[in-house]
Formats: sequence, C-alpha cells, structure tokens
Amino acid sequence: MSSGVGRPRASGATASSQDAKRAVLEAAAELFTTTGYAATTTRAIAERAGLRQASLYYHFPAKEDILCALLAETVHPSLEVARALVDARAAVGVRLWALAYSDTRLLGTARHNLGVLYLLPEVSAPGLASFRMERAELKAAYGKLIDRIPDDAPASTRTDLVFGLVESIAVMRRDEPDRDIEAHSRHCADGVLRLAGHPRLAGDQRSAALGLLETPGQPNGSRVRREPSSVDTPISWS
Amino acid sequence: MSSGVGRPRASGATASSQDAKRAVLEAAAELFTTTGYAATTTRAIAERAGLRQASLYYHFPAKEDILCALLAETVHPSLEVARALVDARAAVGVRLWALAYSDTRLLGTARHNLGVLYLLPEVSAPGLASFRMERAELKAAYGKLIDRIPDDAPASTRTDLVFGLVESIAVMRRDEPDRDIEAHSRHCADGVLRLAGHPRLAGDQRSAALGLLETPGQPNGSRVRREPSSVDTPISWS
DNA sequence: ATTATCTATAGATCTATAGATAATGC
DNA sequence: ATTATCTATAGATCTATAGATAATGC
Repeated sequence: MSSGVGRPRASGATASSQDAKRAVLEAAAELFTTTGYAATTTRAIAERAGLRQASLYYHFPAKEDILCALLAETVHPSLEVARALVDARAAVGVRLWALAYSDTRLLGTARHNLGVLYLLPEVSAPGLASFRMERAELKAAYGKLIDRIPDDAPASTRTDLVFGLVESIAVMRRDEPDRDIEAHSRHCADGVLRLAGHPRLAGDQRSAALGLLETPGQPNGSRVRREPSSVDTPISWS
Repeated sequence: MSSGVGRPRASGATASSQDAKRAVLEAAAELFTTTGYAATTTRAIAERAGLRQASLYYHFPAKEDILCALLAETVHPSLEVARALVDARAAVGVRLWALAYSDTRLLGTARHNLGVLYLLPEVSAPGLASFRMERAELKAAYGKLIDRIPDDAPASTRTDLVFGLVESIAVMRRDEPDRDIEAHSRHCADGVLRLAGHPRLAGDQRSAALGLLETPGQPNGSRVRREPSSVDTPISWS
C-alpha cells in the first residue's frame, strides 16, 4: 500500500507496485496509439513510465501482455454496457441508440484514443484472442438489437455497417482531435439508427436512452441498471 | 523491356526491372496489410518478391517509400472518381451514392485489403504527407456533396460519419473476409445516403449512379465521364 | 524473507550502404 | 557502359533473462 517496498527507482520517483503498473499502461497507451505497437520499444515505454527497461518484466511477462491489458480495459466498459442493454426494459431503438452513444463516447473520451488499438494489425496475434472474443461479443450485442428492426438490407450487413461506424470514432479522433466528442457521439448514435433502418428517436425516447445509462451508485454513467425483463417494451413505430 | 539486363537473380527467377518493382509492391502489400508496416522486415518483403534484401534498395530509396507507393496507388483511383463526380451532371444524391459505392468497391476488391494501410499508425509519418493530402481531398469531395443535402446535423459531422463508414470496409474485410463485396458496397452506399440525410434512391436513380461510373474506353468502370456542368441537376426530392 | 527495482548482457535481429559481379547494349 | 542484381557488413537496435541490490516486513 504505502510506497517504499523494493529497491528504489533510479529515476528517484517513489511509487507503489500498483502505481508502477499503471504508469507503464499509461505510457504504453500513449505510445501504442500514436506510434503503433511494433514501432514502440519497451525502452521507450519504460523511460516514460520512469523506470528501467528490464523492470517492465516484473509487472508484465512480455510486451504483448501490455497491449492485452490495454485492449481489455478499453473493451470491458463497453461490454458491460452492452450486456446490460441487451436485456434492458426499453424499446429496441432506445437501447440501440444508448449503446451506440455510450460506445462512441467511451472511445471518444478515453485518454489517448485507445480505440485505434482495435485497428492495429497486432490484434490478430494468437495471444490476443480474448480481446477478439470480447469485441465479437460486443458486435453481437449490436446484432441482437438490429435483428429486431425490419429493413430491406439484411441485419448482418446493417450490423457490419453500424459497428464500423461506431469504431470509426477512433480514426476520426486521430484525424481531427478537436471535434466535440459529446456532440459527435449523439450524432453518431443518430446515424446508427439511420443505418439500422430505425426512425429518428423522439425527444422523450432520447431522454429515456440517456436515462438507461445512468446508475445511481455510479456517477460516471458507465453502468446500466439491469432489469429482470424477459418481456420487451413493444416497438412503438410500426 | 525484355528481361535479361543486369545480374541474374540468385533465386533463378528472370524478370524485368518493372516486374521486380511490381513484385516488391505485391509482396509488401500482402505483408503490410496482414502484419503491419513496422513488423514487416525488408528481408521478408524481398524473400517473397524473389530477390535479396539489399536489392530492394535499387528500386526504392527506403522502406517508407514502398508504403508510400502502395498508399498512392490505393487512393489515386478513388480520387480520380471523386474529382470527376464532384462536377458530374447528376443529382447530388446520385453522385454521392456513386462515390460511396465506387470507393467501397475499390477498397473491398483490391487485392490484399489495402484499405487497412490507411489505418496504420505509420501514415502519420512526415514522408507520407502527400498521401494524407490526397485522402483529405477525397474526404473534401464527400463534404462538398453532403454540404448540399439539408439536415439537422452539421454537414461536417455527417461527412466525418460518412467517410468513417466508407473506410470501415477495411476493418470489416479483415474481420469477415468472406462477405460479398458487391452487395456490401451497394448497402454501404445506401447507408451513406441515410447518414447524409438523403432519401433512398429510386431504381432509375441507382441505375444513373452506376451509369456515371461506366466509361466507354475503360472497361473496368473506374473512370467517370466528366461533363462541363456548371449547372447542377436540381434536387428532385425537396 | 519478500518485494521491486537495478545493471549487464546474450542473442537475435534490422535497415541501409559499399563495393563486387554478371548480364545486355553499344 | 549501363543495368540490375549480388555478397558482406557496419552500426544500431530490441526483447527478454540472469543475477545483484536496496528497500521494507517479520
């Protein structure tokens, strides 16, 4: 708990093991997102984190595990919201809007544009299978909602397009870092409904969507109240 | 022209200098798209191209120039279509649909999913500024069309979303290589109109859009007939 | 004794250059 | 003479391990 166990750092900085781990993840987040995984050296990560290159290996067995940890902590909050929303007690359009808004906002406001990690060629590595499965589960959550919205285009295609649109926040943020993320997230969620073939939400439906994302205990709004709900609120527009 | 000038290859293969350059680009395309730029070694490229590592440097001054050439030959066809469509004699929705369809199809059917190169962190390198400018010009072409479509959301935001959706074909193709690209391209173009706030095209409008992409001299359909057109066909739907 | 760091380094690259070489072309 | 390749290598890394070390905790 209190810092001081273990040999002091050469840099003079004093911190607990947990702090060191966080500092490493923070440094890696910045470097991986701007420079990429392969082009970022363990030395550069260590330097920015305030310790020696070899000391990284006390906290992570290998370089890939640092990327793995970052991917996990990026996708987990989205997945938590998705799991709750799939079963939430609200119209399908309201839930889809809320999911898209929440994901876009999470990716858009995360420190260091972590969404671009999803696009790195290294996510195909065998060691990152757990991330790929969680991302697939997230996409499947979109698919389950979109399945319930009738349209000429197949649901699988609309799901591909919707998921691509949501993740495109990462590229947009790289290209234009000064965009207003809150506004963009709402417009992106509106766009997701358009792509899915769902009519625009009315004012009260949008409020309901934002309400779904609020949690009494969690002031940051990243959780969703989960209802027992085996019955869905009927779709009101068709 | 005829192969045979210069020292023979160690691999025994016989080819002209132009062939060698193409073989290098082909090899790099496969490796960069699957493994990424930094993780792909010049040795691996050379091996696949059938020559020695050092021989790459007869054709390209540096590794980065190989990536630069690939980026250029990927964005150029899209840009050519975009330049022609911006001034083409057709309704704005028809032109936007045609542009989105053409881009998605080009990225979707190019050998080796070259679209993922746009997402590599290395495109931020100073030496690749020319690519970034051409990609920005392509995006601006979308912007010019979307500007003319009225909607509640700002045109700049809709342009961001539309461009993100079109480029998302690269991620989709990586994740699900077996999707039917032709069908996806049409649905993607439909989705672009939805995002832009434009009504669905009628059957004859869609035919007109596909017609815009046909060129008598160019059987591959990658060119657009350019009209003098300072006058736009009036928008028929509002 | 345990923890968290350090120093030093093995072993394996990787990019790019220098200079030789084996063809054809004049 | 020109072209297109080759061999050899300089010089600079890069990841991960081995083993020492300087704290606290018991």
